[in-house]
Amino acid sequence: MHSVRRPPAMRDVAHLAGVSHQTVSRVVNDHPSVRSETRARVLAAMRALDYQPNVAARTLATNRSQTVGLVTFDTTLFGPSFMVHAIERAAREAGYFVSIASARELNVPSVTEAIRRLREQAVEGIITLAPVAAAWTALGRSLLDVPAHVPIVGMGIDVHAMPEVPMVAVDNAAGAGLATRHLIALGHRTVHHVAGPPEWPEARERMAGWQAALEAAGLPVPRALPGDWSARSGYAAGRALAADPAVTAVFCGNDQMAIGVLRAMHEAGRAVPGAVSVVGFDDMPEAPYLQPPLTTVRQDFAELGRRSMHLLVTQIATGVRQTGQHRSAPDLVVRESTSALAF
Amino acid sequence: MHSVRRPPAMRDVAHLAGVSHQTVSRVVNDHPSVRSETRARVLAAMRALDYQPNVAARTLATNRSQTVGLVTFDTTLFGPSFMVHAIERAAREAGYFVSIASARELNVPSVTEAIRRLREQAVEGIITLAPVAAAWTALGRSLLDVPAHVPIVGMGIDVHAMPEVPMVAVDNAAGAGLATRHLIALGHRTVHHVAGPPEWPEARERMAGWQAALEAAGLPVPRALPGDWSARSGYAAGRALAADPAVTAVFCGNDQMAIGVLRAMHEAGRAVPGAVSVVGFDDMPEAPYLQPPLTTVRQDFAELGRRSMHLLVTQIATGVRQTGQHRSAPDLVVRESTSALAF
DNA sequence: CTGTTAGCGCATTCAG
DNA sequence: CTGAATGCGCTAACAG
Repeated sequence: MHSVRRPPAMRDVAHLAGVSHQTVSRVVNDHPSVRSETRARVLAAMRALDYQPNVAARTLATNRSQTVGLVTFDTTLFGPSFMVHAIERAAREAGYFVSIASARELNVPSVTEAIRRLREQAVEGIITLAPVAAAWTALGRSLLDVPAHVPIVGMGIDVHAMPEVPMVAVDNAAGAGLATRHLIALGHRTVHHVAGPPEWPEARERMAGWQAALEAAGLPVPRALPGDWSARSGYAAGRALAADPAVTAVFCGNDQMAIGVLRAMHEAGRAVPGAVSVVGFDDMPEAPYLQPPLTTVRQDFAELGRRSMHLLVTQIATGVRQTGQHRSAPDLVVRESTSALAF
Repeated sequence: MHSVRRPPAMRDVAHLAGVSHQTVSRVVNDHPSVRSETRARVLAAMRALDYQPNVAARTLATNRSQTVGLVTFDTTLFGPSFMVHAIERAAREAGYFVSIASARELNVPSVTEAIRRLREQAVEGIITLAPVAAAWTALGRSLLDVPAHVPIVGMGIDVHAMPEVPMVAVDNAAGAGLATRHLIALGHRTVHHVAGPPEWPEARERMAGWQAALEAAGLPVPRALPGDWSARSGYAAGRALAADPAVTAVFCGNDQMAIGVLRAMHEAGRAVPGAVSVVGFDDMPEAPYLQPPLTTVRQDFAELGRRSMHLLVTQIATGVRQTGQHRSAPDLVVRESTSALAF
């Protein structure tokens, strides 16, 4: 009976190459001071043994985990799911692993728990997609407990609630302004709004941008209808809107809710864009193929993911906490769900 | 100048509680043989110091990382993004962290690289959402390199290519059969199909189920149109289908492609379901709000995520490699995009 | 340029 | 029921 098959360790490589395990370590870490002939021998031994470094041991010795944590809430939403993808890509390119912790619910204990899990894993930094102001309070508290500052980036967070945390997001207010002014320019006397949940800063910012654009144009500001980002909630709001003949233009907080509004209008016999114009937000890949193709505000999720990762890596490398907002400019994509007001 | 703030280690807790670090370890790991009074003292000390165990050290000592790896490809697709979420939930409940590694592309080197990254992290098991047969060959090779069998679960993999890997998936062929027979029962003389990429086993299984149902009914099997899961590709296929007046029923490989088909039909003036019936696959949350509300095959993604995690945990715990297919039964959800053939 | 010596924080023997 | 010793695999000083 021969020895148990155990993954080869550094010492095995060293033995085979006839050097000390330290030299192997140097080769692994690209330390300059290794004779190239020695290096070649070590590399050959590594290949021969199919050596794989043990991250746990390295983490223990260096106190660096090479891992960043991602706090998510609902990755089934179009935006967040796209971000997860973009962040993973960016992390890999920067040499980091990504570990996910999703918050069960949108409240303080859930987010605190998610952060605790991540910290327990000794992540070097945290990117969060958790959207709630209350959650940010929890995050803030958690951070205060941490001896060294944990590098962190918040995507779509409430900057007022957490000014000390750098944030990356699309300029929601500007995007909402784009959409609203587009509708106003088309001759609509006012624009109605189906909003996302008020707990989400994105939702509040879009609402604020919509309202500001209306006020700037001297137009009345109707009550916004509440939604939860889902097509279902958009449909419910759309039914209410469709019942009011005065409604001719609707700006939706996201594309999914716009889908619901489109459906409700269709059922009520109100043609889009003939009788009412509809604008969404996000520009999901399906938007051009809806009925009618949806005019919407595009945000570049991949770019946002890359920027937040870059910001995080910078903080990790320099050890200095960044702050401030990093906003990317949205574009209005005009398709067929909007048209001039017909008298 | 006082000492550097370093996270409290087990020894600090031990010191404060007046016990050995060993006793602290026992308390942390719920070892039974600790006097409850001692345990209380230790717990108090842990709380006082806000002690957090160091996973790296534990991993090093136990050779268990408490982490499962997730190989993904495109998490922006509805199905995969939902799975990621379900898997994370299930993993947390089972006491595991989840680390993501996405394959850059659908080929052997990319998947091998993703697996290498995961193994380097010493994950205790791997769940993969990577769909390609070729990728599975790579995975198979990687596995052969591993001294001990790495517990693994493939979601939606090609069972023929990798019979030794347990797989979890919806019964795609059955779902396609449901859809196709529904259309046949409605009087359609044949059913056309917009297929997903042939590299995806799901796509092939759905195509096979569609074909089998047609053949069983003694109906002609038209050439399937190629798609890539996107609404854009569905639209392209839909234009071709709309140009052929003989087409009265279309089964799409997923809902997103169905959206494109719906649009193409509308543009061509072919009413759905008046002139042509359309069925999707997945039942995405927006399906009920499309124009018209989409008849589709529902799969329970959350359930699939839970099952695969359960299977993985079982393998990790027992150390025995499972095999075989674990299929969940899909449901047909009939909405308004299908109707009886009108002569 | 290379080897030696110490830990990193924890769990796992084995003694008491 | 509790403590002391040992090592997990690696990096970081320090020597040579």
